[in-house]
Amino acid sequence: MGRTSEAKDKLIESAIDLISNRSYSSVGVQELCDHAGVKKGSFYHFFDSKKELTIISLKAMWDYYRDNIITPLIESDLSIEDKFDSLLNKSYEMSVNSKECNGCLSGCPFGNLALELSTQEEEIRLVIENIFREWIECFEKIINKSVERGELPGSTNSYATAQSIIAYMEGLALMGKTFNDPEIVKNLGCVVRNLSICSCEKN
Amino acid sequence: MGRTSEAKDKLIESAIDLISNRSYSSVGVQELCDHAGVKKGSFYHFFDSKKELTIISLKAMWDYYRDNIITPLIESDLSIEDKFDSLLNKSYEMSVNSKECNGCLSGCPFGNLALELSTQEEEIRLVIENIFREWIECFEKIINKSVERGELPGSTNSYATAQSIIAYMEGLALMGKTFNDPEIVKNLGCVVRNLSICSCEKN
DNA sequence: CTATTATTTTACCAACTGGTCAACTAATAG
DNA sequence: CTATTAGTTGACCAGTTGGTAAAATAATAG
Repeated sequence: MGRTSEAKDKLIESAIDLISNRSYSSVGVQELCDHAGVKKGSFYHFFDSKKELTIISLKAMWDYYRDNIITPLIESDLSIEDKFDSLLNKSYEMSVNSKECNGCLSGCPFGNLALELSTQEEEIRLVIENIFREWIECFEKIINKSVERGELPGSTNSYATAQSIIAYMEGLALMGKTFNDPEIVKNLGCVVRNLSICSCEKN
Repeated sequence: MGRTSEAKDKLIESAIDLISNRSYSSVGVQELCDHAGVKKGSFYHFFDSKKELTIISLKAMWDYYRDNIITPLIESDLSIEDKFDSLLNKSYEMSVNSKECNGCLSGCPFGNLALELSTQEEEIRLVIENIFREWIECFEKIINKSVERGELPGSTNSYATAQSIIAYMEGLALMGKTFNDPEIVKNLGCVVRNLSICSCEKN
């Protein structure tokens, strides 16, 4: 049934590479194609639009992050502090790496596109909203497990706490990127402990 | 000495209006001019580039926010909780207003541009970095005052605490914008109290 | 009333934007 | 060997981008 191709995957990889490190509107279809070694006609053979490729890339990034970073942590037996420490440390490592490779912190690809496009591209906003929802649910599981274990009080509002922690992590990524300094991610990370320990109670 | 003009101020206002609610790259020089009722030639008579206008607009926004929202609070006699509550409430009100007027939350203009441009426009990144620095210093003053009053322990690391609170506020703005829901800003705001109470100690 | 200075206007530019299309080529199924 | 299907190619499009340059027009200082 016709010939096969790697163009689609290469374009997704290129989108992840380029858009994560810059922005949606600064990366053109042409550059995406050049980076992937593909002609523009092929681009539009596989994707309806730049927006569609971006949405597919966002989902691919989230799937990777969830399956390789978050899920293993949920299933581990670490204390809740150690779990979030591990997550924060991953953020720090990625910041250091980003600075080494590109000279600057690229930050969180979901947060980046959320702020760039939420007021203009409703479809993309919705995709990111759903990613954040799933992310919150993952953290909720971690927190609930911790409540069951007696590490956190039964009065803990696990959804709000999860949401707060993600908000704070996004804030950290933003500050790190703005100051172009991975150490901010590290130094301010310790505060997450307070968020999970004394944060939101049910009402 | 030649004639006078309102074009410059109108362009700055337009930039604040349009770029805050959308993004840097989605607002063109032409649209800026149309919105201000000014011809493109006039734009380049007053500004070297779109980037320069953006930087001037960012500084104007910060000056306004500092002088009208933050400074009065520093000088007030409210408790530290009430001060940050007041600030968070302002964020909430602005979110509600933004949603009513534009159908969506525009978020924090500094955070928005920081994430959109930090990896590409070093000059703009630096301007925003400096705004955040000043912002942190303002919060530091609030926290120091609170330490002097005995509300917070002497071991409080006021710089790191200030930085954490701003990071969290930026995270809130990001989540609110992504979910397009002002209530997130309200509901998650209470957590700031924990950041200022039990957060970073000196080391 | 004139010279000077500040502002406005118009027409223009090359480069680039996302996207289209029809012809072409390669692989596979029958 | 042929038909069919899948993927590739390059030329093309209208609209827009940030930015330029020179002529025209006000306003004011002397």
